[in-house]
Amino acid sequence: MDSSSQPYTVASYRRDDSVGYLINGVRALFIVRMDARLAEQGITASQWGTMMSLVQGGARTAAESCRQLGCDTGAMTRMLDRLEEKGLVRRERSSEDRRLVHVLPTDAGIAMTEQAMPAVVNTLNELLAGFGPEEIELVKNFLKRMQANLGAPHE
Amino acid sequence: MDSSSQPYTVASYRRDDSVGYLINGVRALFIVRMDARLAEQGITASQWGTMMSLVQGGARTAAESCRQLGCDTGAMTRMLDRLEEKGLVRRERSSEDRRLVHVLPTDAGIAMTEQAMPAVVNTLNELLAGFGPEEIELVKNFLKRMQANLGAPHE
DNA sequence: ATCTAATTGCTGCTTAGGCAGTAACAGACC
DNA sequence: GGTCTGTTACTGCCTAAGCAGCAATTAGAT
Repeated sequence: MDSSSQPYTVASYRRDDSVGYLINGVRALFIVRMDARLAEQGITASQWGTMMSLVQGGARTAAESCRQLGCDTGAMTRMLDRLEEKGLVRRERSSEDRRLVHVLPTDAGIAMTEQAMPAVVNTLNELLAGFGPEEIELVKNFLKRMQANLGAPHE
Repeated sequence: MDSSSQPYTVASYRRDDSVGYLINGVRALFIVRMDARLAEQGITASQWGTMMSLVQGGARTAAESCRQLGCDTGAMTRMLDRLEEKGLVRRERSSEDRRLVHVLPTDAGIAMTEQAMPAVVNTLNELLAGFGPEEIELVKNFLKRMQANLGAPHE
């Protein structure tokens, strides 16, 4: 409650010193680099993320992918439209629960995610060039704590 | 070059262990929280960022804001359209160099950025709850190193 | 059995960014 | 002067995410 005990104050705020500004900047550069590397596979970083929710994340429906990625169901509908049009994904109405649409990666989709792995791994290694193993663990720890801080929707 | 000395490898990659995935997630949550807090002022986090490039960043033209924010000039044109329509910004064709459009925050724009400061500062403090001063410095150091790693367009 | 509440996927509407192409303009250079 | 190059702002066209509203469907309460 006491603002003087908080890291940031209205009086002392400088944009270039803001962790939010820095995170936003790093994320933007990272996406640009990912997109450039993934262009060879004909997909974007966002599309690859959705494919990963199916292949590694174990999502079987659109809603499950949404929950994993923290995105809107409307956005997911359109994302699946694009992936389906590229032949990377197949939709199949569930017979048990007819509200559900099962989303299945096609053979081409699975092959693509495998081929795209080096692009992703190389971008991550580029991001963390010069970081020691213990520093990387610290980075992950920090980011997970931030995620937890923002996780629960307040009041 | 030796992939075994790199933090990430194709064989060992797990999405939930990826720093890229974590950064993306934290950034998404942060933007959601910022947008929610800034809604009271009638603006979005992205719009506030653009205003800050003018007020604190010292940008005097659209192109300068672009360079600061690392965004496209096309995106900036449309962003300024929205800010202008809200009366937060004023455009003025330069008389010295007629290619330029000077972008000036209006009185309302300046007042709004001031009033929005607590929302921004509170979101940052929420993000960094539980972080000590030395940890925050470490976070900034890490993020700046990542930014430098991705900064120069490779090859 | 019926009414209600929740879930799911979808569709407009808006904000937002990237890319390519264009017109106007400035500066350098011959 | 004229040409060439780079910059600036702007415009379509694309991907992308959020929100609200919708219909279909399911599950729970009474």
